Amino acid sequence: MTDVARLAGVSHQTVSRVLNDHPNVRERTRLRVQAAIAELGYRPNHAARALVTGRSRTFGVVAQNSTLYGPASLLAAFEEAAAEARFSVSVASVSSLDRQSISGAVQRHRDQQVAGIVVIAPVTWANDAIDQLPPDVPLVTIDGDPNRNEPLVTVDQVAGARIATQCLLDAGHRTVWHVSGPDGWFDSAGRIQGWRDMLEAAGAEVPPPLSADWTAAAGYRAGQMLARMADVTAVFTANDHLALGVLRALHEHGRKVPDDISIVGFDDVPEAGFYIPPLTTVRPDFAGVARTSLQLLLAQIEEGGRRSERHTIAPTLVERDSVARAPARTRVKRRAEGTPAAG
Amino acid sequence: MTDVARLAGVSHQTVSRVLNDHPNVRERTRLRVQAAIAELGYRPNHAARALVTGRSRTFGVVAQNSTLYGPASLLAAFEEAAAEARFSVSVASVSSLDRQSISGAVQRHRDQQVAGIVVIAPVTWANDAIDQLPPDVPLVTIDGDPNRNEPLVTVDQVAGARIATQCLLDAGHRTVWHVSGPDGWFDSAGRIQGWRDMLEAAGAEVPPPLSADWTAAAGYRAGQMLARMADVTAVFTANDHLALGVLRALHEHGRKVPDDISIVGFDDVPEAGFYIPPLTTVRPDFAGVARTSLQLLLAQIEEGGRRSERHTIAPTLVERDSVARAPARTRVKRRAEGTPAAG
DNA sequence: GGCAATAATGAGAACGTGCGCAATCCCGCG
DNA sequence: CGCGGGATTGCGCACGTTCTCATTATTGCC
Repeated sequence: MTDVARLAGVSHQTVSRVLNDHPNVRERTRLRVQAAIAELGYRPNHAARALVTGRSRTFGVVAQNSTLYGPASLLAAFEEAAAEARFSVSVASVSSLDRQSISGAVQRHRDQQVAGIVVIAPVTWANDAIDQLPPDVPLVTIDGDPNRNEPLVTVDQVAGARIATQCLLDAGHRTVWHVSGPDGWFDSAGRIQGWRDMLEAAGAEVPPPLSADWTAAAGYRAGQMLARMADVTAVFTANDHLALGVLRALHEHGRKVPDDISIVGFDDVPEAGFYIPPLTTVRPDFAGVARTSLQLLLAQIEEGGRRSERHTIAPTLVERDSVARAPARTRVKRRAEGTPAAG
Repeated sequence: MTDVARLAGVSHQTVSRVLNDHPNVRERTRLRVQAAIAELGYRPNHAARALVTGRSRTFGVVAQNSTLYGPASLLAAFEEAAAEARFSVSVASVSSLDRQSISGAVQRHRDQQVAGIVVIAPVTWANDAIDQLPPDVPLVTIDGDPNRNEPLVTVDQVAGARIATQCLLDAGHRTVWHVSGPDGWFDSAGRIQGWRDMLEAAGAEVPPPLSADWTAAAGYRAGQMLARMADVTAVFTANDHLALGVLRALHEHGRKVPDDISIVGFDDVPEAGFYIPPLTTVRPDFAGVARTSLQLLLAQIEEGGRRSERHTIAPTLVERDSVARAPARTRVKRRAEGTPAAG
């Protein structure tokens, strides 16, 4: 920086001002400095900057080390949004989302003087870890507890489950079964709630949810049960991979999808359109979640305080071929929330 | 640090020595210092350290911003390996792998004083970008050009394609068709080469490869062609999602898998076992690639020079239900490389 | 017990930047 | 022409470490 200053015939302080877009720099001076910067190929030293300001231009992300589609997409989307705001992203993955792991990862990020932290914490047992986080660093929780009073951005699980369920009810199905995600995940809970709400609102019977995890294997096991139950005509699974497992189980049992049983998934993984049959599913807006999270972080940085806002991002339904009219013998007449049932 | 020094009754310099495991510190002193550190909850400032040493304890990863299974798994695996060595990982994703994007991302990482850079650059047009990279920072290329003289770690694409092809030939198929990845990807090229090698070694006809990208949609299109060609009995697809698309196309055309046509994929995505039918596929060792990359980086840091080593990590075949004996009318007797053909 | 060698410690200067404050410059107005 | 005030610029310090070099404590050996 000293070299640049010398070449431009100014002090290092003026160079610093040019770099930080300070208002009080004469246009002529600014140009001279910028020319010197370009000529010398000067690049500011982030470490020095972080040292003196106590804050770097980096966001830390804490996520469970998994290649689950949701978290991976979220991470990629957030990285993209951050890059646009000229922030970089540092990742600290944790093997499990318990208190110790999370606070350890957060601690590591604070040691790096990050400008803010994103915790992708979709499980209940991450709650008390987040409670204990020091309040002096901007923080956003993604897919965390929707009832907490912390800055939170989340896919609207409930709304997603509602539109999925409604789509099936609208097709004339008497009720909708549900293969749920693992216990303790807010995603699971929200999707169960939306599904149950919708069923109750429509006056439909609420069958017991089949509890699974997020894997196709669990979906397969659930599917083997569903296939044996003659009165099942519609299933909403908590994600697409579960749906894939269910599809295979039904296939093996000779139950046709969608002729005998209709299915709706959640996530819209890129391959969902090529399952057999192509899967109707709910598409969360990961990019929207990422953008909102970033803005919330930026706002906290600017204001210096933590913002207890909750943002839920609405997902959309992607209709493909895995939903059909209910078989005639089970069909019911229904109208759901203003949407007249077809046929 | 000064506080710690005062509390322990030593100079700040001694505290620094304790932190860096310098040999010349008396045991008694070390314990006193450590006690002081614990009592004060002191944590070293990474920015200051980076400033004076010119190097941080962070690795930078450059990857294309995608949720492709391969890159995402690689990233997760590398992050895990790095965390174990107490390094953190910073991600700079690029929208496309052209020269400008890559060198920009690398530049950003260098600005952050990273200890080393990992470039996940599976395409030919990334080559000259990597050529131009400054040699003063440890670098490893993952899935880059296998013919370049740079530190490189890669999944052994050729070997993977060979075992996939061999598996099909061993089942008695006269030849094996191939749905390839996009042009310009080393993954595609390596898989084509392994497939062709194996076919030629076995004296089988080499049909023209069907060129696609990595999506299920492209696989579906390829599958529609394959389904129409009566003499196709075995297909090796460049990844699992392509295989999924092919499976659906074949299903729609009434071609049974594996009875009429056998299929082998590549990647072993978690759901592959639940495709219809469960997919036989090649599983790359992402964790192995990540570990090797990390070691290569660490070695370069230690030695201070760049190491031009190439490491290829062997994948394994995961046999499931998508491969069957060739239909009798097309079957050939064959023995491939010492493996007696069954039946 | 004394001397040399070695181990252990300390003092002070960097590293490259931003901040507060003082100094200077420029402009317009009376 | 002089003066006030805002715009611009410069000076020196501080951030928290590690590095080099000098100094002091300890040990082994005769």
